[in-house]
Amino acid sequence: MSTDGSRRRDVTVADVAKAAKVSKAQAARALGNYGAVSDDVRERVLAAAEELEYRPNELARSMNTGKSNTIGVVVGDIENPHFGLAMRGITDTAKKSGYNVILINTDEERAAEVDAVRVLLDKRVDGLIVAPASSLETSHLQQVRESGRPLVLLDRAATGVDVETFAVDMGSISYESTTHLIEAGHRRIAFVSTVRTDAPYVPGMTLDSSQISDRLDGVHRAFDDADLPYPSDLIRLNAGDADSIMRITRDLLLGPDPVTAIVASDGLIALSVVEAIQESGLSIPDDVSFLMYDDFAWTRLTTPPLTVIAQPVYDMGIAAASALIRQIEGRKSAGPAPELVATLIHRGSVGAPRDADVLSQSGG
Amino acid sequence: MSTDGSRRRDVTVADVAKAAKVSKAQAARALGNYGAVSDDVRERVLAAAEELEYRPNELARSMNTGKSNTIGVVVGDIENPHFGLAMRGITDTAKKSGYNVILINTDEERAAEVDAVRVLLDKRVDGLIVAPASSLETSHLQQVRESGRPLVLLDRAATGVDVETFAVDMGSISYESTTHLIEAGHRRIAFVSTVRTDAPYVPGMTLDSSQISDRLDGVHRAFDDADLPYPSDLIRLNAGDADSIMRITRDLLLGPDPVTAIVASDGLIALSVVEAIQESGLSIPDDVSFLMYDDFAWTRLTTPPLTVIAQPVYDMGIAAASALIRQIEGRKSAGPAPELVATLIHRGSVGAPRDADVLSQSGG
DNA sequence: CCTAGGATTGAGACCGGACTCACATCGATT
DNA sequence: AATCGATGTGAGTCCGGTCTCAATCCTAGG
Repeated sequence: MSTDGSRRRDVTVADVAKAAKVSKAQAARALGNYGAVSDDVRERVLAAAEELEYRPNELARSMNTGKSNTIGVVVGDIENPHFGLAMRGITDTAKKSGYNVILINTDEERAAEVDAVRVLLDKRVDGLIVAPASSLETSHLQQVRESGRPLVLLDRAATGVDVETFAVDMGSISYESTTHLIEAGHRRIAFVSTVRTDAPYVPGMTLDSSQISDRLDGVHRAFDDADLPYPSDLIRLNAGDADSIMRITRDLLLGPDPVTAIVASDGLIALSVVEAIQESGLSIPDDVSFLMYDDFAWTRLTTPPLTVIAQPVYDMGIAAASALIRQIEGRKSAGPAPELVATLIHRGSVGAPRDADVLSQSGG
Repeated sequence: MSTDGSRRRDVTVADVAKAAKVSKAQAARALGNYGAVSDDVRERVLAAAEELEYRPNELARSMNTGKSNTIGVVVGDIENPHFGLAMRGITDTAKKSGYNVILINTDEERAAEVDAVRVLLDKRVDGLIVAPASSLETSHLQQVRESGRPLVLLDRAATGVDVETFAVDMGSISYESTTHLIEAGHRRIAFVSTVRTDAPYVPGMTLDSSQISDRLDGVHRAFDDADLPYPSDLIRLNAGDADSIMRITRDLLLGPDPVTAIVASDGLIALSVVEAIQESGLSIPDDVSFLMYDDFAWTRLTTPPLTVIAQPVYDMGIAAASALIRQIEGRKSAGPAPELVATLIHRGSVGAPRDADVLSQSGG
């Protein structure tokens, strides 16, 4: 019953000081736990603070310490469990060190990201973790660097931005998993990703996403090393919403020269691809093999369970947050960055292609 | 090359004023777009600001406007897509109105929640959205009210805290879905939830979670209305991690008097329950029927697809954020709160129980 | 030509803490 | 008893904006 609808004026150090009959400076020292304060004064001040339910104004504090104890996180889509999990890693780590997290979602729009970064800098966050929507257009990230505030990249690299980056080595895991498919007998292997491009895909083209670039490089190398032609016509980018992904999938499966394996670039794509496969009445892995990035729990529940590329997403979040906080606090790196390695987890969704001709055509 | 490792001092209005050869007050007016400023001055100030790359310090601004344009969100587990999606609703809505979001994860720990709320108030957020870990211990939420800052509850109610609450009516959807199971012939229906209790469950006991209370009430009512005994021994609370859930599931399935249907209280529980059912070599719905809360995309991919209770989680986030922002801006409620109704989506995981004796035993 | 009243303008207070500096106070030292 | 360094203490400045207030500048009406 101590409230009166209207927002009551906050209790300040000055109020506490008056109540404790000491100067504002002394009260501030006792409350802020700095400087020299006699036991007598400290007691009186703390008692008064308790009595008045004093709570420091962190805004004011940040203002002249220059520290907000807040870090900004910019991701494309928090709804995607990939980022949800990374976010857990970040918030868990931040909390341990006494930092809070401001989250901004960009919907993978570069404009929104530019805006997000500016807003966070304006709010004087102590540092930033960004999962850049584009690995190429990075001027806004360079501005962060120039502002002098620590920046760390998550999940994806950015060219021309020389900061610690926490992402798994997509090239090698992509090579490994593609090789796995090739060894199983697959030649027509499709790769479906939502990454946006202006022109249709051609091998070696520059992509907005370092992640996808690296993955495609891995695919290409795997085919090269197996002395097989790289089926670049099966790289399907610009897969947008669920409908578009299902359309692409049907196209891959039911065309004149159907694919025998599909790789989904993330969990969201995987959902629609698998749904389209099931709707087409095809079975995994008998009619088509399937492989996806990210090991979500539900991938164990389908029939068959899905072969996935597990990424240490939670650890990635932890590593990024730890590094950022280390930078903020001006500490040197204790050791080499933790290795973030993806693993191919064999479950039941990859098998031999139905059509064994493919094998004999290009020999071993 | 305009950077020098060390954090350069920020450009302030005073700097801009000097460059534009006007007073600080005039520069501030031109930049802040308030008060009266001649075109000449405005132009010079804006040019100088541009030149110096001036960026306002939002901290300082918040300090004397008393507005931080930031709302605090406290949830139990951002990793859970349920909250991930709600979070999207919140951030999308906040962004539209020019607000940012500080996210704190509590791991469903009340202590962490109390702390989170205090930290956010200290940071002078304009308002709070909380998904309370406990519906009973709510003193910290009452303190928010007393601080005069707007508060809105998400997903769960809290007793004794008179604020707008955005959650679906669990009682009726639970009644509806239980009735569905009963009509399909089920009598031994289990309910698995992670909600923590000190004592074993007995009908009518007070639970920490209003959500679960309401759901159990719904189950109870459904059995009562069907003139059947309420199998309260099958209400399994305190299901903790994945292992514990699987243990509970096996216990329900393989005991002397096995259940014929299991209801999973959320998506995380569902994953472990389904996994345990599959590992036990039982089939859904032939051996056991399955029903779960939350309609995640993957529930369509299992064999059979799962019957679920869809909750408008994204809309819930939107509604909560809209209401909070409305309160912050002191506007009256435009109309009644949007209805947040859950829907039972029939897919393939609910069928008739194998053992038809149950039906004849209790007639109908 | 003079003046009332609105538009402009600058000085300075203020938000709520942190921190500097000058001035006690006090026990220990010689 | 005089001196010195180590606390304690309070007045006041500063952080970077917003905002009040009084002074000044214009311009139209008389």
